[in-house]
Amino acid sequence: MTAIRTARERARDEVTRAIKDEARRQLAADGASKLSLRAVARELGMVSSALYRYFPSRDELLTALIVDAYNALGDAVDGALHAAPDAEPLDGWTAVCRAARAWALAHPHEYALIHGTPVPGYAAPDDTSGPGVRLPLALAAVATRARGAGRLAPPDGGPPPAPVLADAAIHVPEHAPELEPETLAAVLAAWAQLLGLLSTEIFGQFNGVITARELFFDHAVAGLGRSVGLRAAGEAAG
Amino acid sequence: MTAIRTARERARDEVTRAIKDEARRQLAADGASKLSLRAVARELGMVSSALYRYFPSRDELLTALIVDAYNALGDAVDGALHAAPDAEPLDGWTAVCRAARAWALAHPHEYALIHGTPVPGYAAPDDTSGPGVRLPLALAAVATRARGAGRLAPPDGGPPPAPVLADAAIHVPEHAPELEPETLAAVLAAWAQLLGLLSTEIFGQFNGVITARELFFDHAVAGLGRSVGLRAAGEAAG
DNA sequence: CATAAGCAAGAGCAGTGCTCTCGTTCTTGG
DNA sequence: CCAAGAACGAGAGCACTGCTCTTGCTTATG
Repeated sequence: MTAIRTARERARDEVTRAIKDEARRQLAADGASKLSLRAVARELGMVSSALYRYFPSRDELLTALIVDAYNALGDAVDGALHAAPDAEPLDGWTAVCRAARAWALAHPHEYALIHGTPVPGYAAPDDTSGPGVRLPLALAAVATRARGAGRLAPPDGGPPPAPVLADAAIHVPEHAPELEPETLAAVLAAWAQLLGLLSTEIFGQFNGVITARELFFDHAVAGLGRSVGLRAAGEAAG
Repeated sequence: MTAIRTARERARDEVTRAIKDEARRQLAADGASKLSLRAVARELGMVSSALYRYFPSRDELLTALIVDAYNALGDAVDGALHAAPDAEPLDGWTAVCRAARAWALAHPHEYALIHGTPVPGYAAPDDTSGPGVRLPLALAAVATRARGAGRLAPPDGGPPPAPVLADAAIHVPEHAPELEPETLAAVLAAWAQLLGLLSTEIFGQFNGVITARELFFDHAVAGLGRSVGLRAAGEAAG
């Protein structure tokens, strides 16, 4: 891996990036279903077959965009997480959730790409590494902080069934060594439910039902935070 | 509207139904993105242009399938709702949620059609009538029953902000006249969060993370029921 | 019975993803 | 330094898509 790369290598990276940028533009404009390799190539002044030197198929291009979208969302929530390291647990939780919502609202088609109907070609990597876990990890980080501050109660509803606890326990050492498995399980449930709040709004299912969406979201998200065990200032922690 | 319909009318209905059936078959097999008018026509032994006598576009066909899918899901949850009219509130809640999950797992592509990335052509009718509300209505019905049995507490987390309360109050008279607006608001939040649990599982985001999915679901759904105010036998309702 | 409406079929258009071939350009080992 | 080989862009072409238009035929209705 030489630091000095050949002109060809640099050109390749540049073209690859240009293709992804243009593809992301079309994605943001018209959605994944309308993304066309030929249109991307046309816009870049090249012929469609040339594009196959960089991405072996349309689905591979979409996969690249999926990874980028996961990372963009991950950056957004990590930013919120680190913006106020000493926030109240519930405030930090809300901040992370709000950051996710803001990103999703600003990039609905990219959100749909990662949390909507899966694209046929993209098989989610069956492990818990990679950019797909950055949002749940950010949520877990809020719980970890709360625990450090003595403000984390056992999750609502008591401990989950043993197999669920075991599922969660597997990921504790690597991802949340300071959390109890039951808390991580609660975080995962809250994560899925948060995605429900986001998808329902982004995909338009609240149309004609909920108009005060921001307040609705904040209220629901606060409930999720409490279900995980986050406690406000006055409340006991266990 | 004569009861005796012409042969042409009957033939039209029959062909329309055959088209939808074949389209649903292809949908279930390969997903919405792979559904092709030409393939449907081919399978039915007609030429593709003939199909346009019945559906003005591919998106209109998909819209018809969307309505059918909403109704199939609605039938599933209504069935669970009426199967045990005198169940414990939390048991009824779980039964409805389980019915939704079972239907979604059995018909993932149809679930994706109604709760995944929206298809560009289908603008969700901006009102609260229609088959799209049958699931949230079934959830509200469980709360109504619980209230009748004196087993409904105020929702967790206190009343939502006033604008959210107002949104909910608008729909109380028509859809849930016996519920407090704050309870309906909590039901709507629980509905969105339930969709999150379903979508996350159906769309494969639990791969490699949660293996005990049924138990995980039941545990999370019980939490949702409690957040709405449903109380188990021993618990006070106020 | 004649007129009009409904219908299936076929050709055709513009667009798509993708493959293959053919020169050209750049990189690199001898 | 130069020749072999890899990477590359262009173009033609294939099979497919949604959709339109025209042409005849069948059915319903005045």
